[in-house]
This record gives sequence, structure tokens and C-alpha cells, in this order.
Amino acid sequence: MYGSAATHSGADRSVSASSGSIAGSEVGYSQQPPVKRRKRHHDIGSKIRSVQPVPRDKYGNYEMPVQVGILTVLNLGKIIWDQDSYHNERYIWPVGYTVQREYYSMKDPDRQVIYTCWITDGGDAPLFHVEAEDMAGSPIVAPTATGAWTTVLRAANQIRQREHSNSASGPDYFGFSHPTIAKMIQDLPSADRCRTYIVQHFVEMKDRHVRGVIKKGRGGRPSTEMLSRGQRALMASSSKLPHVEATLDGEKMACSQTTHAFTAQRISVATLTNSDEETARS
DNA sequence: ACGCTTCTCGATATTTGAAC
DNA sequence: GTTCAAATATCGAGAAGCGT
Repeated sequence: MYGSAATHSGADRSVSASSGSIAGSEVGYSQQPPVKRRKRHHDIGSKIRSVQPVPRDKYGNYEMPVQVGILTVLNLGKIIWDQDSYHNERYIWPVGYTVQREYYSMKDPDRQVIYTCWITDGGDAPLFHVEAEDMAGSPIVAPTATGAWTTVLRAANQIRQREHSNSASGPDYFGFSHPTIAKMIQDLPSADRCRTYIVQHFVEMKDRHVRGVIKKGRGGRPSTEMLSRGQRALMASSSKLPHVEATLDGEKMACSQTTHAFTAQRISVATLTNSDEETARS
């Protein structure tokens, strides 16, 4: 099926397009193509993925905002289950989904800034927005997550005068490939009604690993400075964020400008319990 | 100190669809 | 039908924290 006859043209292209020593060295073309064949869509539903525990409120809804790895999830949004373009086998793209993450600035080569990413209803398909903290008011909008982030990477690499690949995995950068976020989205109402989405299986990771992940340098708990910067970025972009309403277990959840402003002031690290926080402080 | 585990980022493979 | 470009999936390296 996948990767049989169809691969030749793609492989040729990759070789010519790749700048690289890596591709060149890995590949022993003269004899036999390296044929690192990757199966697509394999075992999506059967694989068990580890997730961080995320606190829920008394109704069982996830408490927002929450820090997951390098990302701060501000809103999970609302699932548009009756349109296929709002999900595929692997991901669901909820309207109103909002996260923040740190990445290199598109203006200052020596600086990392906070990017706010969110999804809006584009009618037939979702629209992916990415806005940099230092470029408030001019978000990058694309019909795919990869498209939006590729633009950012290209600009960031250009300003840093880096010539290597501008490739990016949109779902990665938006956090959709993160097991914890994938689970949170999958737990949203109507996720099970998405026709082509394959339900994934998750298991909560062990406590010591959670702490390890949280305290990791690049990800983990945001510093006070990062929080306040995130808050400012959020306030700056909040006027453009979508207003989304969803019903969770009978309780109405609103995602609006005010909500964003409010939540920005109380960002917490969901994966840390109180005792963990004490430990983390000391 | 070491091994374990998971993370992000960057690179590359693969698929899909548009253009010719 | 072929070529090309864009989008997306997946892999590997390196980094980091934790427990022992």
C-alpha cells in the first residue's frame, strides 16, 4: 500500500531538495535506497500514550488554563463535529482552542517571545492563527497549523540568519500531537461524534515522570516573568480572539475576551499538586 | 553518577492535489 | 500522465529531572 511504487518520485525530490549532508550520508542510493518507510496512520487507535494528570473542577471539566509541557493551554474550544474539515483521523481542531508557547522572535534575533495560537471558525474549515508577543495586532493566519507555523519559522530563521530547514510540524507546534492535549480535546463533548477521528487510548504517567517533565528546562513551569509576558500578549491579542461557547456537562463554558483576560491572571500549573509546588519551590 | 523516561526541535519521508 | 509544491507524519538527537 503506502510507500511502494508511489515513493520513488517523493524520494527523488527529497534528495534534490535536501540541503544535506545528513540525507546524503544516510542514503546509499547507488545500491539500494535507504527506504526508511514510514507507515501512515498506523496503530493510531491501538497505541497507548502517556499523559500528565490534569486537574478538573467539581463538574469534571478540565481547569483552564493549564501548563502542558512547553505550552500553556488557555482554552480547549468547542468541537465542530458535523464538519469533516474540523478533524481528521488523528486530530480534532476545536474552534476557540487557544494556547501559548515560547519561540524565537520574528523581529529580534536574540529574543524569545510568547506566541499565542488559536483556531477560529473559517466557515468550511478552521483557520489557524499565530500571533507573536512583539507583533501584536498582526497575527499570521493560515488554513493549516503547519502553514501558520512555517511562516513563523521562516521569518524567525531569516532574522537569525539561519539557512537550514524551515520545516515545521503544525500539529506539534499547536500542541495537537502532545498526548495530554490530545486527550483533553478527545474528552471534550461531541468528540466521539467526529466521524473520521480515531479514538486514542491514554494512560496517566507516573508521578516522578510528571515532575521530571515539568521541571525540564525548555518546557515545564513558566517563570513569573514568562507568566506576566504571556498575560500581556494575551491581553494584546484578546480583542481578536473568538468568542466561543460550549456546554460541558450542563455547565456553560464561555471563552471570550473577558475570560481570556481573567484567565491570563491566574495561569497555574495543573500538573503540580500543592505539595509538588512546595517541592518545586524548595 | 547513572539509568530511565519524556520532552522539543529539526530533519526527512510520505501523501495529496494542483498545474502543466 | 508527470512534475512540483505544500502539507503532514514520523524519526532521531539532545536535553532535562527524577529516583536509586
